[in-house]
Amino acid sequence: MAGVNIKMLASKLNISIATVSKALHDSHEISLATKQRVLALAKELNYVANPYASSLKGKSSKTIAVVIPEVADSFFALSINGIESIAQKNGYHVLIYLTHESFSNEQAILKVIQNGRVDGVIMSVSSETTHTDHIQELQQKGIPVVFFDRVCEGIDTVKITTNDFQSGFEATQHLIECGCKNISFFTISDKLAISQHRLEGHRQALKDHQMEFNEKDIVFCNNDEAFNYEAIKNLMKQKKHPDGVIASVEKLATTFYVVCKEFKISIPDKVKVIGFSNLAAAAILNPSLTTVTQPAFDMGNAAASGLFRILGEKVFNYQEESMVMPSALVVRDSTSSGK
Amino acid sequence: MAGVNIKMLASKLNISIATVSKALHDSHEISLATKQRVLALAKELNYVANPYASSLKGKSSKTIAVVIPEVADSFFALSINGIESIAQKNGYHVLIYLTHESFSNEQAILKVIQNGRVDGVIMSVSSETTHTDHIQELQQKGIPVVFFDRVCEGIDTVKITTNDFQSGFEATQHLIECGCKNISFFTISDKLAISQHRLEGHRQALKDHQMEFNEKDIVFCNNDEAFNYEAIKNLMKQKKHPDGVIASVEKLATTFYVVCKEFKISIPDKVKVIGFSNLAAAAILNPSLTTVTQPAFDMGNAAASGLFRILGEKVFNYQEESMVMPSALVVRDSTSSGK
DNA sequence: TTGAAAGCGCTAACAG
DNA sequence: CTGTTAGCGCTTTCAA
Repeated sequence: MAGVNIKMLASKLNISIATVSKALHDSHEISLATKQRVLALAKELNYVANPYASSLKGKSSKTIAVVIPEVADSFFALSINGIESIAQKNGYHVLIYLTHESFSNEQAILKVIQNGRVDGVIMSVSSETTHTDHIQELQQKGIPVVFFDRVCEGIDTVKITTNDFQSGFEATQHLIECGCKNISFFTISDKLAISQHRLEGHRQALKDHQMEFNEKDIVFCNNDEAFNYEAIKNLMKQKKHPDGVIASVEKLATTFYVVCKEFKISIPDKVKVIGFSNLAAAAILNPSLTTVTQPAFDMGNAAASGLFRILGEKVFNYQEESMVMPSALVVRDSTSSGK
Repeated sequence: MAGVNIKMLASKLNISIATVSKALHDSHEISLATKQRVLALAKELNYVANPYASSLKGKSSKTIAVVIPEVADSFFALSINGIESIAQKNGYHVLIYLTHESFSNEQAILKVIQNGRVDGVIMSVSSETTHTDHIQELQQKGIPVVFFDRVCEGIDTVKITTNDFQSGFEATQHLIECGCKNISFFTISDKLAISQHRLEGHRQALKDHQMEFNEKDIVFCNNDEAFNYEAIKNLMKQKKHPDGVIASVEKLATTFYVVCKEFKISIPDKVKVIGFSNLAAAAILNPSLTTVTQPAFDMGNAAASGLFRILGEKVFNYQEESMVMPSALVVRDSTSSGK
């Protein structure tokens, strides 16, 4: 039932297992006749090599790990598509691990993939991640780690990012040009480089337009839907609520819409909003949502390509592979001025 | 650098590798003192067992495969969350494979996970899957396969489904009650059991209301966005376009909205629409989308639970685990009558 | 309570 | 061209 192996092929053909192994790998030192006999039987018996036995010897698991905060998020889902397409092309298998934005989960995951389970790791860190010993430990064990989107700047490796500062800048500038005087910035972390950069872009735009930045205009959200809902509700129930909002994380835009709907606050009349989002449905929201859209698929693709290039080298060379892929501001009705 | 192993621990402690192995597994036949010494050194050196070596001996890979058509779809993304939470709880690792709705991809994937790579498989078949030899082959090799959502009815195993017939029925009935006379049904397959059941429910509802069913009212879509867009466009550009639409697949509702927006066909005035969807954004679409919402997370959870129960048995017993989890019709503005 | 040794399935060096 | 053999890291009898 389970397990037709090399030994079985060998005994059925009355040849040695070494010959079978070589035949299966199309070695030059095996006669054509033997190869054909082996291949024929292998096909007949539906032989598939036990990957873990090969891995034990060969040192390559043909497996990578993708460690991300969440999969029910269109950015990460699309990234996975990008990663998978490259992995597939290279004959690699993809293990998925979700941190759910928890640092201790992230630590536990990296720990458990340390010894041989994977050849490399592609990750986007959790919003709680501030120190990086767990990541460096992995690197020290010879397992390359590549970052995409949420990178750790202090770590020397390939980093695929998008132009977060610029995106935050443009989003804010766009709102200002639409007449917003009082802009709120929704974020999930003050630790994440990506969040910081978006916020810095935001502040720079304010500054360039001689507008004041106030710490109170930052709304910190987290992984708890109910908490976020309350926070946004508290913000919007004020008489003098903001007239512009930047949701620097996809799901926060959705929550914001829900709150506005509930309070009957009209978008874009009373408040304009821009979401950082890859939602296909952004265009058909009520009203359609102006977005900063990241090249999610391409970023996943680039991260995987970077990883495989590293895996192909004897000595890892990280520097050159890093890249910044531009996001696009797509203007829709949620920031339209007229009406 | 790479690879602190049992041998290393043993030599540093001047004991045998057998003792180390037993100590690490907290065997009763090892003294407390020795256990502590081993554990201490293991922790110090950050020892993690090579999973593939264990797997080679033990026969368990502690890994399952999830084989699905697509990940950038909120139903599947949420299902993965449900699967992952159970896998995590059982100390299992999750390999993700995407078929992209292609049968040959599906075959190739099942082939490559045949020999020891995984202990079990959770899958939702591609829209092209009509015969099932590849799946049965896996079962014959002793690898249990559990289905969720898109099941193969002919195969004896655990199947987690939702009440597709009922959902199709209720969706149609709701449209009829809203006054629709001419209802179009969007699907991606006439082979998939799930699609058939939804369609059968649709037909039954029509029949119950003495309405005629016409083959022309079925719109076949596929995995090609552009194709679907054209098909829906052709449908809606007719003078006498349908006044009701059931999108039996999530993404088709989005496409439908786009087409209506382009043609300035008002929803729900000129046409009402129901989507089979788990999109969080359904409530804030323009107009908000009436949906049939599946219990995606719970279905993934149930499928994984079923698989682990099977893995815990000596002799597999499929029958009892199958279950049908109800979907919910959530009425929103896209089918509102008044206005 | 500890250790020696066989072996999981495969690969690769070396011999024939 | 084919076969013998050692060994990857681990678990598990069986002996000591």
